[in-house]
Amino acid sequence: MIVRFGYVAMSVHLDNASPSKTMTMTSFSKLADREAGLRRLERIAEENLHNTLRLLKHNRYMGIQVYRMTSKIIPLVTHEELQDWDPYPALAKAFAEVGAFVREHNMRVSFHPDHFTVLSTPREEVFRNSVKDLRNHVRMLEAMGLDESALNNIHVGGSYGDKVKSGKRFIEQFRSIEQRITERITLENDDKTFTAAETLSIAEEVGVPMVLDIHHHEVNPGNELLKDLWPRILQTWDRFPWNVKHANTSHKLPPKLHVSSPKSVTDPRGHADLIEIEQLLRFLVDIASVTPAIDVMIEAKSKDEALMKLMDDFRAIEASGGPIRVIDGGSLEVLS
DNA sequence: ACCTGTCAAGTCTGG
DNA sequence: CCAGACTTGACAGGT
Repeated sequence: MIVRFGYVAMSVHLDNASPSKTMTMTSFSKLADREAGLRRLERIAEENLHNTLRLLKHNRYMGIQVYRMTSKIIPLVTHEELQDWDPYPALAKAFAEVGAFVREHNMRVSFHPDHFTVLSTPREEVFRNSVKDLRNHVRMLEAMGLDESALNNIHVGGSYGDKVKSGKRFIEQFRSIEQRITERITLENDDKTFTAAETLSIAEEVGVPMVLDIHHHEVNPGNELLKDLWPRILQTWDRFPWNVKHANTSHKLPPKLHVSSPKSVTDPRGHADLIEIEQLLRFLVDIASVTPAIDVMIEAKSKDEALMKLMDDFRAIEASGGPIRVIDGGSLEVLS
């Protein structure tokens, strides 16, 4: 099984490379010249795209092929008061440049819209805004020229006192959204409400791939065992008809795993600086024989530093005769 | 240079 | 019905 690792949004190794610089609505409103303000927002977005590209180049240098981009690339883009503003023409070149680099180096990039995107909501306005936010994420991926293997990962949402009813509402509302958006969605189990089994059933029902978060599963496990769910989770990725280049061979889009470690005993849901390797290693070894390839998103406070430390730990396991063969700075093979 | 409150957005709990 | 917690990087405004 080939495993590629990725991290989220920013690097602790690159200085002045924030891909999520912003401007608050409060300060935008204070500007006398609205048009000049919009140009300034576009400049910030351009800078964020430039830093995204810098991060991708850093990743390439490190051997890291998987990366989650920040949702905050274009400040205020979905804000109610700026709906007459279309920043995309001005950003076309910057977006295209990022996308070209991703394609050229066979990278896998994704977005994870914030927790304000909730498709299970009973509030019509919240649902509308959620679709608007998703549409913007799709538009960014399209502006990058990335095909439908570049995905937006979301959670099912709140339970509103009746989880079964909310799950049904998610499915119903999901089906009312245009295909251009839904074909780019993946669903992830969360740490409070929808367990892996519940998320999986909904993902199967609407036909989207499921992203498994093993830390969320640990703090919100439900009754199912992961090893029982895994074959079904794997199947949700079967619908991808296209191939992606992957470690010099061609595969379907590999399934995705999210990994983080509990911050502390008192805050088990919080994310620690680094990754404890034990649980992850056990899981990878468990699934290796039935899983040709998987991409693992590291969600640790120390970002790419946590990824590198984890690779060091894998090298130590390889050196002591464990079933690991490290390929480069961001990928390895689990022998089965 | 550093500190503190605030930010576009949602949900849940407790009062 | 409303305030605060949750959680996060970065702005904004202060010292």
